[in-house]
Amino acid sequence: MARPADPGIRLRLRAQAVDYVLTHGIGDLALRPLAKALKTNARMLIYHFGSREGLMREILSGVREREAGRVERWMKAGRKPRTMPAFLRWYWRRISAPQARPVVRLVFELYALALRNPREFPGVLEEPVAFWPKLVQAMGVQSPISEAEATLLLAATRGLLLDLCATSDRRRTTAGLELLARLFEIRESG
Amino acid sequence: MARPADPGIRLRLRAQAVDYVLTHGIGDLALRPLAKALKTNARMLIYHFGSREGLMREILSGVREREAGRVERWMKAGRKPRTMPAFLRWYWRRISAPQARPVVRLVFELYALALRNPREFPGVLEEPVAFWPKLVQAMGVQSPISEAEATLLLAATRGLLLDLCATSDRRRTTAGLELLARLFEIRESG
DNA sequence: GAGTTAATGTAACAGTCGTTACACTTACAA
DNA sequence: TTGTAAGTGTAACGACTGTTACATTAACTC
Repeated sequence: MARPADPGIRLRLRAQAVDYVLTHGIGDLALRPLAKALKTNARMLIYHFGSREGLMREILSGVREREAGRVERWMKAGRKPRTMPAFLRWYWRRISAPQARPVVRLVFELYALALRNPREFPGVLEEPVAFWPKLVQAMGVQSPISEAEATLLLAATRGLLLDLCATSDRRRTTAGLELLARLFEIRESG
Repeated sequence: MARPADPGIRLRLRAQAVDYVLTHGIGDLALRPLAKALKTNARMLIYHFGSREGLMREILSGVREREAGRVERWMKAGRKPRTMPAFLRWYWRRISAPQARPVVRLVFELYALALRNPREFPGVLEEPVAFWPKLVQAMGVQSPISEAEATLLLAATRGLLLDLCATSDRRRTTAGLELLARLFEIRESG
């Protein structure tokens, strides 16, 4: 045998490709412009990822890993919220930050693509629905969450994020989330 | 002069094109497949709409007109809700119906496209934010709506619609909306 | 009927797409 | 040093894209 394979090349290309789609979008991703930005050529992308479809899969899992790491860092640093309203404010403060905007925009693009072609983007539509109860539980929020609660909270935050991406109005969207948090406070106190 | 122009041809093509994108999506719309479905050819689409961009504009306004008509028909038929929770349930029952699913899916696709290319889809991002307060007022809902309320209600219903498109679970998403309606009832009564 | 313009159809243009054939260099094991 | 496989680059393939040149038919006014 000679010259062992170097998995680092693929990983480096994948990370750069994730960066690329975060700013350029993934819907009309083409090999040649991407390759040019990565200082290589379409031939190499095919070589390392097998096909455009394989590249898309790798990018998707790259985004997933990166976001999982982000949430993990959130949970390690700082004190965790103990009530549902506190959790809502805790989550919103982080996900609505300008740094998270590119990935939020990308996720909405993935939703649209997955709605038209679910098989090409497996898990994109189902994961968020399963993610919320898990996150709330992992955070150690006291009161258990009902199915309707989880659905509404996911919907409200997702809708507010769409509004935020569309209008860049963090003040107004944050006021919307604050109202939601207070509605839950009123219910728990009353 | 000879042979006056027939605007009906363009209108008929536009209506058929709207039907087409409702089922096939608009993100990767190409002239030739569309033309084939419309029993014509790409040459004619360019002739009647000037360019692909002009065709897209016409399709967009066609969708807008159709949806405006749909809402108008909703308002004419049946009694209007007078309270905010009643309005939420009134609106959700209609917009979550299977008949509305294609246009809801298309709108989410348009959101994603507009997030990447706002100038190509003018109004798509801004209109919904302005639409809700107007609709609530036109319905004659008694209590005036605050900015935070409008933002949260738009976000929640939009988020629930995204969930509905993604999972096709009308029972769970309707339970989410029911919870939202009750939260507003509790606040108004307390 | 003559003249004029709308509407249509075919075929091609230049450009981009994903993918591949072929030649080539690089880096390691023996 | 030689053999072998990994990695790279160029150029091309066929298919598709929006658009257009050219020819033709259809429908109207005079």
